[in-house]
Amino acid sequence: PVQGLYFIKQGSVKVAKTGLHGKEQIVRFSCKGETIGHRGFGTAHIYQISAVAVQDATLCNFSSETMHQMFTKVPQLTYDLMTFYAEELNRSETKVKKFAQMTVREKVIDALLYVNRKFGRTNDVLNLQLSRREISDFAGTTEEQVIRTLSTLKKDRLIETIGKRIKIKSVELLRKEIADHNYFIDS
Amino acid sequence: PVQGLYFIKQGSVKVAKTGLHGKEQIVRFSCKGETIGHRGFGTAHIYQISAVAVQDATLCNFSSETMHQMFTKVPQLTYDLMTFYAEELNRSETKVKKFAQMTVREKVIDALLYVNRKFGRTNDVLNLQLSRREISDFAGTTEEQVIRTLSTLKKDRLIETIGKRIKIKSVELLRKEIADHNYFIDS
DNA sequence: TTAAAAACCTGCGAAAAGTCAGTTTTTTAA
DNA sequence: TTAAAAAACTGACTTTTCGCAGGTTTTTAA
Repeated sequence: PVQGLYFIKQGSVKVAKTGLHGKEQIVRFSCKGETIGHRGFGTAHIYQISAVAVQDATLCNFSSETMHQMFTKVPQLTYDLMTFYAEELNRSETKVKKFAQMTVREKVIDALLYVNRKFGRTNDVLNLQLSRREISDFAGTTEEQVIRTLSTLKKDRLIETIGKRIKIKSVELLRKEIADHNYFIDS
Repeated sequence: PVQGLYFIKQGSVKVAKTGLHGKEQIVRFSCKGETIGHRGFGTAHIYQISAVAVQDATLCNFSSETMHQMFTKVPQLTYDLMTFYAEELNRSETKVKKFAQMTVREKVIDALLYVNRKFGRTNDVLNLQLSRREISDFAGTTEEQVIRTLSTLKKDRLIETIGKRIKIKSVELLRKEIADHNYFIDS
């Protein structure tokens, strides 16, 4: 059930919908300064989603009551949250299109670029280390496919892997492969 | 570019993201009483989406300026729109999960049930007639697969087709096939 | 009414993605 | 330090989905 809103003070989490056979779909990652647990505002119903830290995290909880008080006192907050949802919605609908039309390779590349945008990298190594399983849960494919795709991306000299760490050799070349899918950048 | 908000006074439209090779992804259908064209509120940027009537429609346009005036005068409007987006977002993220995990058959069934929920049926015939192509654009597959799936659904005595019209013989049996995917109903 | 266009359907082969079983490597914790 | 567990990897095989080519039916508009 909706338990108000969580503000991420420190760290980051993966937000996922649990599906069939324990297979989960990661719908996004949320970082420091962002909020989670707010999808069901206004409607008191239960909804199916979970969040797990991927980097040690500290969160602040605001109950639904507190939020409602703040909405009446600070109208700007309501507006900002509205625009935030509108943008998230656009992003999510873009993802629906991608899942329907992209190949596994494209989806994995898209996932890597997402992590790069969201978490950045140091010395070209992605700052967030995900397991192959987590990448597959996010990209919408299987663990084995992710492993194979990363392997061919290595052969194509687009990335390098040092254990779990992924080094991106050329963001531009990766982007080029999926260019048609977000000509208008709203991913 | 964002052109304010459109209110659907009469009729209904399909909202789609155009992708590669002219292949479009229908992200939802909007009916009388609902709004479209509002995904990019607050951010002035261009975004990629289009809407086409599927039933003769009349729309009212409210410019961004008008909307902003209304937001300050009627705070409740902002709140209602916020909750609307939050729910749409939940729906969209559920759809992402479905696209990642469902088979073609399940996706087609899910599409039929969506149309049933949204447009209803008379004498068990769906009130909205879509082309096979449109069903595929919504379900996230190809026209041929939709045709084949409808054909097997006919054999399984779950539906009947009279030309373009689709008659659903048992909503319950169809629901049962995709039950695991929305045990918590948020589709 | 009728020709043209659009939509619908079918079979077949190809490609992509997924599954399974087993091995190797890395990480974890006693 | 080292045994156990987890994660990463690989190859062979199966299944699903796709795409093409060609046909039929239905719809549209002159």
